[in-house]
Amino acid sequence: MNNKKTSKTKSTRIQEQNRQRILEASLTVFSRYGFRGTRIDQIAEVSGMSRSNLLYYFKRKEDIYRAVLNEILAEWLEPLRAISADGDPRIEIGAYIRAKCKMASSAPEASRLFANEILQGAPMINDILTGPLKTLVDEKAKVLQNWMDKGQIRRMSPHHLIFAIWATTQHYSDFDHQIKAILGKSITDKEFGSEAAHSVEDLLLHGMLPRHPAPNND
Amino acid sequence: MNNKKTSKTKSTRIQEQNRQRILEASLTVFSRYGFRGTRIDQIAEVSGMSRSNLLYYFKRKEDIYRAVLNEILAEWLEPLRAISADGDPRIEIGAYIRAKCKMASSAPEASRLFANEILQGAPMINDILTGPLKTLVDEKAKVLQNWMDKGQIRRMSPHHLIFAIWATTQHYSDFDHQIKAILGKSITDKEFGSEAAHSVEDLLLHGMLPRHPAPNND
DNA sequence: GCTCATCCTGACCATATGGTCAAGGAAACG
DNA sequence: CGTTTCCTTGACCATATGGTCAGGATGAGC
Repeated sequence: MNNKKTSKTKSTRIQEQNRQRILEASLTVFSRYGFRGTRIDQIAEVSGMSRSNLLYYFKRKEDIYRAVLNEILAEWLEPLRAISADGDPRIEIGAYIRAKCKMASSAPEASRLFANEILQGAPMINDILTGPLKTLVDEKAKVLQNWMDKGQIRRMSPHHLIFAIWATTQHYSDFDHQIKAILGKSITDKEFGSEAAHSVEDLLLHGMLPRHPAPNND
Repeated sequence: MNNKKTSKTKSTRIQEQNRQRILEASLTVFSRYGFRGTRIDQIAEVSGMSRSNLLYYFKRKEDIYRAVLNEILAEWLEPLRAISADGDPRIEIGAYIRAKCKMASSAPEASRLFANEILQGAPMINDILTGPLKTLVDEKAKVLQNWMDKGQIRRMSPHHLIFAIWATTQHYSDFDHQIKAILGKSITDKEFGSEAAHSVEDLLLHGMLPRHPAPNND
């Protein structure tokens, strides 16, 4: 009675496992073809599951899409959130860049899914972009601004600086195919991953640090 | 008899005009939803043309896609091609960045179409990526390398430098929607366009120029 | 081994979608 | 005006696709 469907607390092992399998397959397919370009059959095939069974776990294609999107959104923003106003900008921003590069390397599909969603006009997550994301970005922009005011990093538009970091790091996952065509190396390749990370960090940090070392101690 | 269909030399005004109308509409739709996510009906609607008529001009969806893709590819690479080994790196690279920003601002859909194609694994243009594009990029990488050897710009991976330029500039068109959500401004907005261009150029040039002005004359 | 809830399947359906075709209309051209 | 070519359309078709459903299989608790 009371355990009929009070809530989804009782998830069978099978349920847990199959949902996960579906979400993983979905990430692969959605990240490549976007929401509209993805066919349920593909997800079923990749997840090694009959389509009927897949639809037993997620009633609608959109449900799968939202589930996988939500799953990655939180962790996607975590590194930015971690930037501390009290830290040294070199350290903080360096760590942020490295974290983003690592994500691009270890979870390129998540990045691509996000890119696809934005390209399509962010129909599912527009409220998140204009809400929590904007809030977070504005907040961190203030942190950057503060560092600029103190002369610790060069004066520039903090928002554009954040965009530049996003752009350069995510480029390696989103355009992995292009880079593979040109260099024959993929961001998922461990060595190339750290090479890219180093390169991006070097270029951006050098670009944002003052020519004359910041007039503070350290 | 002999003019039956010797070649497509004789394109009627109507033909010319309608093909153009279709290509424009296609760019809009394909850039948003990618090849698979795009429905012919959408293109027909956007181009204000019946679907049957549209299919009179392009027999297959893929034909439209390839046509519009080819149309943008050449001009997309032109700015990179224009980088001259004989020029001053500051001038050359600065001009390149500005050109890319201008394209992001004036033709964001082209950029997004390209992004979509890459995301989907570049099924239609892989040969171009591994062929002409790779050749061009490698060539320009050598130019950059040369500037580095002469101490005119900092020593770093030339390929990664090119990627960084691509990433930062195209980010404004590809992620226009996200930026709009955060800043309320679009790259298509004239003022914001030049603001972004200035910001990118400043950050990247500063990042790649040596701290101590190049030890050459000029 | 029995029972019940969960899990899985194949058949089925409505609609969407890419694409064809024959025939009516509009231009071009004499 | 007549005719020939080009342009446009709506009807039509095969298949793809998202989604439903009843019933069988399987596993968990007894």
